[in-house]
Amino acid sequence: MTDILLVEDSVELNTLMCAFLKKAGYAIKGVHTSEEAEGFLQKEQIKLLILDVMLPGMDGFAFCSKIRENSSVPVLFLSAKVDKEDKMNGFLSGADDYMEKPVDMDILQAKIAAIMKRSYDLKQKNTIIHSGAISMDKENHQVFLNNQELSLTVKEYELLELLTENPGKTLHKDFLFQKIWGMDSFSENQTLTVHIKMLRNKIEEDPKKPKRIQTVWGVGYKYEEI
Amino acid sequence: MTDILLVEDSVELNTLMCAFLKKAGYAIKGVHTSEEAEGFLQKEQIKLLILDVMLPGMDGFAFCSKIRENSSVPVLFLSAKVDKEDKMNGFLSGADDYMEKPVDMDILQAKIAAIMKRSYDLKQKNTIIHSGAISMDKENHQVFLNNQELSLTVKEYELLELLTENPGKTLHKDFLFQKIWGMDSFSENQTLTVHIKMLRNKIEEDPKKPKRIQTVWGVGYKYEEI
DNA sequence: AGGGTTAGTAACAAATTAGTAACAAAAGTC
DNA sequence: GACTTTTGTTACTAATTTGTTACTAACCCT
Repeated sequence: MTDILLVEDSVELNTLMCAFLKKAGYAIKGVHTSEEAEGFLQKEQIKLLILDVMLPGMDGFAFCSKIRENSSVPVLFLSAKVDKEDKMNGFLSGADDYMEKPVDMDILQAKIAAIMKRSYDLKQKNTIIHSGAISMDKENHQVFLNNQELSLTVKEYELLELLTENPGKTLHKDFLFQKIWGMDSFSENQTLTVHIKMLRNKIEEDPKKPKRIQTVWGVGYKYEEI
Repeated sequence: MTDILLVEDSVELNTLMCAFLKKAGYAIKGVHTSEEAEGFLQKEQIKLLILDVMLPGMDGFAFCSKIRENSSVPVLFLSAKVDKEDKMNGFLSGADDYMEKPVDMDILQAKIAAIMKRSYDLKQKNTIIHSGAISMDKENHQVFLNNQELSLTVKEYELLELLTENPGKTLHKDFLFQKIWGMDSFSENQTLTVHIKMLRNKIEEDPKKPKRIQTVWGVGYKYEEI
């Protein structure tokens, strides 16, 4: 499940933009050529394509035109060239928006949000969590492990939600218990453990040696993005 | 029938743009203030609003925000100011795109075409839904299963419509209930279940083992395209 | 290494939630 | 207004989840 595919040949800029947009909550994949992008698109669906105009090999315009033959995915162009011909080319080859370099990250984020909004209508920003091989779509109450949907019970879902929202953080047993069951409840002790076990059975490759949900002795549990 | 409403206080520019866009085939109305525009919108529907940022009286941002309270009409901003703050304001008040002055008419036309395309082109298809073996023709209120017409009651139809419009998504019982019956209604509890059962009897090969309408325990139902 | 503590496991019981069928009420039709 | 169809209600049954327990395994410290 990938939201955005970025095609930008400058390694530095590519890394930078990926990092920024990942922080903004998007699942983003960065590649350096049109050819790479093409390969990726054959395997995975995306929601937005960000395309540099000047690329080695097939340039952005040509690639966009090609894409448009059998896809209506939104495209946002990036270009250092500012003359009018360029802008026209962008729109004519099927773009949805256009941005001049140097890229201002805040404006980029606003543009992405605008495109996502009008293309998909949903405000999917914080309703989808991507954490390693696991994705959670809160709006639709779906969970994916390696793009395969999982069926979780409500308690398992709540537990996983708390864990994936805080990857790498150790969450105290008391904290988890209080969040899911409420502060009362005498029993607590074992019931959390039991639910952790059931969750592990569903999301761990080898439930005997849990990698994603790790136990922190005497404290609680920690989720690792794998 | 008006396609575009242009709000621009400069009389010269207003006249010029209207002339150009009229020639390009759009039915356009030019006004000079937000107040005038507001009056116009109460009488007529439009497809696109082009809004100058700097206007006497209510400025473009404020007007756009106001419009957004009860309309989702696409908005394209024009502004002489080019600083970042301005751009952000435009997007945040609900804009669909943004152009800097001086306006290049060719680019403007391309942008308008792009907005029109993504705002209207796609949505018109939605009167017919194809989802797996089921097709729904909303216009004629017909439902087909494997090209064979089904006869559904109103409630069954509404239920199926919500489900097929969101294939793969889990829809909460509360959501379904609220959409079909309205938020009041005390009873709710079982009546949705009962209607689901009746729908299943009509669209499932084996109603005992539903494939299309799957129940998501503790949450609601999900439609799978089969 | 061994005692004490904490976590994991499996089997079971209880609670919750969904499905069913039969019937009553309401709405639509002639 | 009587008949038919749809819709809502209820009591009951079935299925699934959740909580509890007793037991085992792993860990930590001296």
